[in-house]
Amino acid sequence: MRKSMPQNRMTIQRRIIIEELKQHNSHPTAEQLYHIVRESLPRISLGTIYRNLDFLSKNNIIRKLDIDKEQARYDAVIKEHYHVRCIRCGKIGDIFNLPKTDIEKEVGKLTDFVIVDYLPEFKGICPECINKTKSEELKSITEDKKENI
Amino acid sequence: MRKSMPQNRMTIQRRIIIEELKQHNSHPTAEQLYHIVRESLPRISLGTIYRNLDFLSKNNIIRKLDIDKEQARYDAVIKEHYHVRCIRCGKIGDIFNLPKTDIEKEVGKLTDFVIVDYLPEFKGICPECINKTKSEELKSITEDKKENI
DNA sequence: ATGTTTGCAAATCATTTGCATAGTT
DNA sequence: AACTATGCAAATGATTTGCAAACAT
Repeated sequence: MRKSMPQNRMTIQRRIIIEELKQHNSHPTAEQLYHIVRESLPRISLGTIYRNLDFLSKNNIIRKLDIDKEQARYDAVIKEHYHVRCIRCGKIGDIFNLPKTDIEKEVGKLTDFVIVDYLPEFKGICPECINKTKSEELKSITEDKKENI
Repeated sequence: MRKSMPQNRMTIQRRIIIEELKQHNSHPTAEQLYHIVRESLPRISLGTIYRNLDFLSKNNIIRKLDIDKEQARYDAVIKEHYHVRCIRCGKIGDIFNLPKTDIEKEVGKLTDFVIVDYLPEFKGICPECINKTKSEELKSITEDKKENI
């Protein structure tokens, strides 16, 4: 059963946070969203941003992304999709429609854990950073990973 | 070309940190390793632990794992493998010999990023926690993920 | 009226860093 | 001797929390 919209209070702060997050598909950090929201609500505090982002992700209204080790990022798109992080500038891109595989079943055979979730993440170079990169350099980057055992 | 053992100094601290990490395949945090190492080197500081773990992972002698959002974990096993994190107790298990796929190529078609790395992580329930769990409950857990759109 | 949420400031917690001293090569 | 690493303590930075006042239902 799907969780329903929570019975909790829709404050102006909460409403604007949701609206701005829907407007900004760039997977902003709490701090970035704080600056965005302050343009309409100059007195909002960072604590309120954090409390609401936490509340909203726990209620499946938004998604919290752990793709960046330093700062959490937030995404208003709930539909299943995955993310690429640019190794140059940190920008996060979306990956929709990843083909289904039986990887969880496969992994279940390789461990004594019961697998309940699969979280693929990708690293890459975004279009803007590709343009700044010399082509030979780019070639060596994509081959780097074969270096490890 | 493989990076060679760095030219830097092999202090007692660094040697013991490597030894203890090899001894403890449990993917310890810096803090846990600090307590372990303190049994042979009571005056070692946490800063030294961090500095060495950082140095060693940058030189490909150990691996730093980002699987736990709160604290980094470290692994002396360099050979390619992946990890499952127990959603109950946090324990981290290893997954060796994951079948190769062309997922990076597939993902490349779904985004305008150039993909350079694929980092699959898994969540699961470890054997000890499975034993503590009623079987109907376990069944519902493995079906939970189908709930989302 | 009642329980939630807010703004603010202080607290927390993992990790990093500055510095003088000690250790390695 | 020359340079790198250590111990210690203080700094950092993201996130969390306590509290009294403001707000939503």
